Amino acid sequence: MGHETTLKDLARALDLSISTVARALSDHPQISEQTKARVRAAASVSGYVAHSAARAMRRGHSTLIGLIIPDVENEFYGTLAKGLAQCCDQAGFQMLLAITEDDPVSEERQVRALSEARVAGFVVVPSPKPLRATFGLLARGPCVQLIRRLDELAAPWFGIDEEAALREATGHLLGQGHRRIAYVGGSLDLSTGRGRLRGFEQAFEAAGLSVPHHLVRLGRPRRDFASDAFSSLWGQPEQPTAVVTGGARLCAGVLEVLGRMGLKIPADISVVGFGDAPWWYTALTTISLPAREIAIASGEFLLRRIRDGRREADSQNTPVYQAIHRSSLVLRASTAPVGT
Amino acid sequence: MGHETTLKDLARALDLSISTVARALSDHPQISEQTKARVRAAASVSGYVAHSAARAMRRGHSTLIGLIIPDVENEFYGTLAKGLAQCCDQAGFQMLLAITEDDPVSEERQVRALSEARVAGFVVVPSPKPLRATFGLLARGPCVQLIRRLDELAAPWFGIDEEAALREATGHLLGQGHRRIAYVGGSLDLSTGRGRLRGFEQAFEAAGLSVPHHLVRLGRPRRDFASDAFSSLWGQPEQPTAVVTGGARLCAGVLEVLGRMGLKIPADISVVGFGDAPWWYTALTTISLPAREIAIASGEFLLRRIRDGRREADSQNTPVYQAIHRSSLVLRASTAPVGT
DNA sequence: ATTGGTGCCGCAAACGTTTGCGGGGCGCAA
DNA sequence: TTGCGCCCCGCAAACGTTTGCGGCACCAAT
Repeated sequence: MGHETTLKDLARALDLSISTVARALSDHPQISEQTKARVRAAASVSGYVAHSAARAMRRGHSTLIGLIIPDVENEFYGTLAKGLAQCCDQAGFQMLLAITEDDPVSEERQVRALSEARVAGFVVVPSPKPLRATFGLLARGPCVQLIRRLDELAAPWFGIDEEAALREATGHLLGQGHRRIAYVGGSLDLSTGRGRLRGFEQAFEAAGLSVPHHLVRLGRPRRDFASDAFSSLWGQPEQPTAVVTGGARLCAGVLEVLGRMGLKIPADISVVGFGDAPWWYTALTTISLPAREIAIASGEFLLRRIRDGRREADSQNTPVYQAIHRSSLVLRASTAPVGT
Repeated sequence: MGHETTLKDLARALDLSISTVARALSDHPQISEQTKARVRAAASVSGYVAHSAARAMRRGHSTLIGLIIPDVENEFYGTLAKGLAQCCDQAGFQMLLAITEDDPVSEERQVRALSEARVAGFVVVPSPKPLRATFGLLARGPCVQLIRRLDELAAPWFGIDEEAALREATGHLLGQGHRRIAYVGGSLDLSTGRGRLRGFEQAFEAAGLSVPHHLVRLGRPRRDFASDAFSSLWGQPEQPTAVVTGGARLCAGVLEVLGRMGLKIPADISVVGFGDAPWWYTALTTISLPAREIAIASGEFLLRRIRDGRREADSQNTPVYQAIHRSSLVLRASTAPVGT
């Protein structure tokens, strides 16, 4: 007791060499079946558990993947984390999770910790403005960025066609005759916020209409911002007949204030939501995001690149890869033709 | 390039010994300030990053914590994971995340992987029936179990007073004059399911009423089960006037089918929800769970125990600790006196 | 001039694996 | 008896740290 069984212990007990025990446990062909059986039995009864750090040190690479996300309470990132975790598990990797809360300092600290753990690769949803050092750290291993795209980060990107997503949502409302359409979205310091606003605008442009910029509110993707933003929109002389949301928490904030104000959906106002929280108001027309698909695709991509990187030398001169996934607009009862 | 900088490299470049470089970087008192400055400068320009696996190997312990949960898409576990991650980060630990989906085989495999990584401790929300081997693995390090309590697992438990939670919710409805109160809850193979049902029963007993067992439906904690269960309850001759839910996903399922059936809350039926998904129907009376508090409390407990364990020998003969957190019933508009 | 003390640093072992290389033992043919 | 080949297995180095111990140089006190 008080001592973890090692190969040395097994070797001594079986009167074999350490190397033979090691090879037996890894099913090496040059070890007799009889010996393998003896070793396996001894390992089992002694409760031997391999020491992956020692193995990683000797082999020169670990089986760790670092996932860096802003928040895991958020349903969307939760789905991302789950998909990645399952990819990792399936491939024999383990997942180190870092939550940044979009704080660049915390981000740098945790990315450094992951680097020290010598992760085999990074999956990162970067903060809006990472510290300079963070980029250097992330460049130490294969890396993919998800959802948000940073030009400074020369890493493959897996994300959503944000423009199309909002173009479709807004177009749907325009098709129902809405003109005074409000947009409550995220600020422009993220690629997602920029893309979504652009999509909102494109829908009007495509219809030959001018964009109602006075009905646009951009800010931090928090519930309270969205509540306040919608309140101010509703207080305007020309009240919107519909509202499009550009983020899950923003959508929650809008729905909350709608409830507080006693407005009926869609009688008083049509609403297009964002994301797929499983307990959304089940009648909500929403922009559905392929979170799991992105997780799987990026995870498999990264794992493949890790395996390739082990064999060939760095073929990092390949053009930066990007995979654009499509969202889909789920039509339900929260949107209706204007004036009905 | 193509080579990670090590202490040896730094030592060679600075014409110092490896030990001096190591001590300089860890701010050892017996190294001159001048040398420290030189070393730090060289480390910085060369992009030196310590190798935590090597350190862990030499020191005999890692800075890894293993978190084992059924699912991270679930809001509640997401909050748990976030709280733990922040605890870890703050204490200089990293968090390895394993998702079991309540599959004992997957659970065993991943717990084994965490053991191989020599995590300094485990935080586990165990599956209903873990494999025998899993217990042995978990016993290799300090371990705390969350929410669900397994008697076979001799580990401190941090959870919720489930009985009180449902007693309070049910009592609230009884106080409003409801008698035909339905309960849609989880099956009895988990301590949570057992406690919640017991609490439901206790409320009736305390009121001197008989428990309406014909209005109780227990099953897997999934949305579709809850939807089906409530449908069948509603089809009974004596329709319930209120329903209590015993799980977040079950609550979502009930709300969903209520919406589909066009029932008005609370006019047609009163509803008590479970959990605090931030986008709950904002008028929902619900059992609010202290997820973050549990995460913080258990995380700090585990980290303290890890630090203690480093110094003293195993004082594992202490009685099994348990911390019971209290939920709170948040009264909103989804419950109303019967017949109003 | 010999001690004693102090400040700074190097040597080397150890942590638990993996793996290239080499070698002993045995069977079989010449 | 020698030569050859094959099957198993052991030796030892290496991965990158940390740390106990010892040593050198210098200064002050005896």
